[in-house]
Amino acid sequence: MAEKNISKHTLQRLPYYLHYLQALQSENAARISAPTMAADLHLNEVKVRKDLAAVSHVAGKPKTGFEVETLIADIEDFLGYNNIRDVVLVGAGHLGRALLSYKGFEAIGIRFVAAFDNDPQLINTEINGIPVLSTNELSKFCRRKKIHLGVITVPATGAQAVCDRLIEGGALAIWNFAPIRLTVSEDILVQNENMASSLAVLSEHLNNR
Amino acid sequence: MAEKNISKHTLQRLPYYLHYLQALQSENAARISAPTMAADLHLNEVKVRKDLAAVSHVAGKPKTGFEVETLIADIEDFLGYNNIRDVVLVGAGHLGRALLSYKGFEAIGIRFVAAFDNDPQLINTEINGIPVLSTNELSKFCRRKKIHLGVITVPATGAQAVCDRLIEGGALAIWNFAPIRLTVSEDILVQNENMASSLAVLSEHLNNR
DNA sequence: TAGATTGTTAATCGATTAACAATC
DNA sequence: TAGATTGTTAATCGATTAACAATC
Repeated sequence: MAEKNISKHTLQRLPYYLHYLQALQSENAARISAPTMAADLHLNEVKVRKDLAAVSHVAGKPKTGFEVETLIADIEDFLGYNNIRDVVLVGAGHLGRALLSYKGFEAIGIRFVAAFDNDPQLINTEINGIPVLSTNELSKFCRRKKIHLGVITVPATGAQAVCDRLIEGGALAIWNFAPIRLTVSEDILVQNENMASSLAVLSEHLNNR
Repeated sequence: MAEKNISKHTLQRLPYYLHYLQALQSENAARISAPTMAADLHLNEVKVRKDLAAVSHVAGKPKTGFEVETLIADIEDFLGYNNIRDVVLVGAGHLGRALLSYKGFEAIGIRFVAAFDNDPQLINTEINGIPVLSTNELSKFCRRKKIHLGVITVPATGAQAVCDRLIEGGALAIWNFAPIRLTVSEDILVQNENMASSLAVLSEHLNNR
């Protein structure tokens, strides 16, 4: 449990390892070596070994590598896929609704327990079985339900206010889809998800061809 | 035009700068200095200066900084927001439909000209005015319309096949929302967008509190 | 035993940040 | 002129990759 510090990059690779291992398992492979995994995923072999060492509670065996099943269990445990976390989403627009409707979140350990919006037309409706409440109730709701993670899918102009209310309600981490950098205190983690940022990398590549 | 190599991190920050500058402009600010910008965006001041130097075609003036309007124009130019790029999307599920319905893409220089899916129920319908075609026609369509960027929103199992068809059709860059690492040749850029990866960073933070 | 694979220490690489002279 | 800000060179930091002894 008391793992050492794990780099952000390693964390982001873990879901790809997991997916790969699950595919292996469905083909009934029992063991896997880091070099094979590295080749299949187009990653450096030492990188894979270090990543695995960081999350695996058993050492690999020279010559044969790691047990697939154990590795899967360790990664899922590490990522918290086994104890579902309750989260709220603020902003029931196109993107917000898409996230609420996405079936894959339970598999990665999160469940939306409520959505929040300002639009009176939406308040007290449901999206995919999830109740939409007034943003006025956001802090209170989070505090009462002990919500620690909030997803922000409102336009940029409203994002900071929403963020402040989430934190006021006890949130410790924010998943921010608004194209703006939020101001938060040291101990709060903001993970930004910005379409324009990703696209920037793609566009530059295309412009250089 | 023949800019020097720009780091991926710099590229990803550019949209945040742009958004910030546009907000400034709407408040009628004429000039801005790197230190002020850095403070407002919670970034290191040298980082901001280097980023601006990389995209600005005019040097900043000591004491007064940069002209807001010029900076906006330079960043928009650099990111290609002024000449719209035609793209296709494959996989008209929840996420795919959300992206097709999102109004903000034209502002960041891309336009969906067609979506592709295997579901006969969807083929030949429209989503937000965008025609949905059969995946069988993907390569042909891309080649005919000279599409260089494809967005993949199909499940993991189908993603590699879709990727291959896009490249066969002439795509040079792939925006991949499937939770799998795609195999492509050296000259193709894949930008991965993986919910589980982002969430991993958030979960680990929450587990350590 | 021989050899593939492990875990770890050392070298490299790229990005960030600190230090500082040049300039308006 | 004095001082804020610029652009750039050097130092630091963290992540990646190379090298290698240990092990089954």
